[in-house]
Amino acid sequence: MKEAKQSRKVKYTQTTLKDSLIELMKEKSISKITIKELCERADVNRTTFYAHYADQFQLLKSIEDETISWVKETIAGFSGKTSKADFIKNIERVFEYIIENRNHIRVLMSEQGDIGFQRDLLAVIYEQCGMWLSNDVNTDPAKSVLYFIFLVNGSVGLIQHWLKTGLKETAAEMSELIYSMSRGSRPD
Amino acid sequence: MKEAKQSRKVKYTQTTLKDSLIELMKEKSISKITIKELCERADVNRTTFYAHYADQFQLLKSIEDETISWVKETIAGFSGKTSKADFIKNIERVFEYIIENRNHIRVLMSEQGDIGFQRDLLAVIYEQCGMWLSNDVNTDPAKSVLYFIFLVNGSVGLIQHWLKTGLKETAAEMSELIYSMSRGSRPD
DNA sequence: TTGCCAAAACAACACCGTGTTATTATACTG
DNA sequence: CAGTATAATAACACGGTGTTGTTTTGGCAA
Repeated sequence: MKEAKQSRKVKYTQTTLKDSLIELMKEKSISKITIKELCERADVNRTTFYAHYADQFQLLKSIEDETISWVKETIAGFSGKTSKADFIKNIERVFEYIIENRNHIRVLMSEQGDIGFQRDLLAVIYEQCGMWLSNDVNTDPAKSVLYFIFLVNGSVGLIQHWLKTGLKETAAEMSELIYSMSRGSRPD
Repeated sequence: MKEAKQSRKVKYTQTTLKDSLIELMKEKSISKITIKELCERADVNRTTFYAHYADQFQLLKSIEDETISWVKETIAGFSGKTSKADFIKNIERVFEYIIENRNHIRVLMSEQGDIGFQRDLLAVIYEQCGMWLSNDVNTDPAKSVLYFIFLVNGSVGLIQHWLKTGLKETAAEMSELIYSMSRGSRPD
């Protein structure tokens, strides 16, 4: 009841700026988006933009942070079991979220998006789903880190390809696919 | 003897611009590099830059193209056998090239680099090394494509991590590592 | 309803990088 | 050494940037 006050105008401004940035990122890379055209698209005064953000990258960062938080909350209730069925089910649910009404995630995960964010997002998901590290205590820990990097980056590439080719596979198929590849590349 | 004439000045200009771009890319992303600072660094007039390239991206593209050609030539004589020993030997040689005096490849493959180029480069290497597609004729071709995407993106991530953490592993270790991960994620 | 006040809009500003043109100077080639 | 291609120089309009001072608007609370 303190920081929430006077929020209607502010919230609308920030939301419309975020929406406009996502729309523009469908057309061009963020570096080529100007503050001027972003504000015209959002019908927000340029001065108002600078009152909230330093540049378009900071605006994107705020969208990314919100998304990470949202995904964390969403999958927090998921089972952490490492059985095949559990893992596939969990990943499938994440993919379903990506498919449906969350329009902006498709942009964030696309090739126009920020690879740093994409890695972080996948890492969060896989950690929660119990993909982190091998179960084999004999495995070299350093090698487990490398395995995880391989898995995360491979997954990002797969998801980008999936989005780019029009979501031809179902969420279940994608989940199964990543499971088989991730199990295959495990060092244990 | 036709297009090579009058080349001394031209070659120097282009080379110094390329070198300067690589240097600047160690400090910031290419989108934030201005033509002005690039030319100041290279001690080349800005007008001269525009006589050769439209923008910094085109200059980078020319470096990337040269690098792809160079790698293709370099690995052309490598064995295309798919035995473990052959594959590891070939990849190891590529990694050795990356390590040694080819300063600019480290930048091109870094997180500052162009992910499109990085994927292309890895794809070229893996195709030449016989990593393309599964040997199992029963494997779904579509799945083989996805496997390849996973492998290429995973490898890019690994190499970036390797470069970022100061090349602690040897070329042989990296080669062995990628081999084990790639075999593991194969769908056959 | 009304008044207050935070936030948005508006206008104006100097600044800087861009891309282009016309001209002059320089260095390579034959 | 002469001719010519290439680089340097200077100047230009243009457009986006980030900031400031002022005015208007919209939402909250008395």
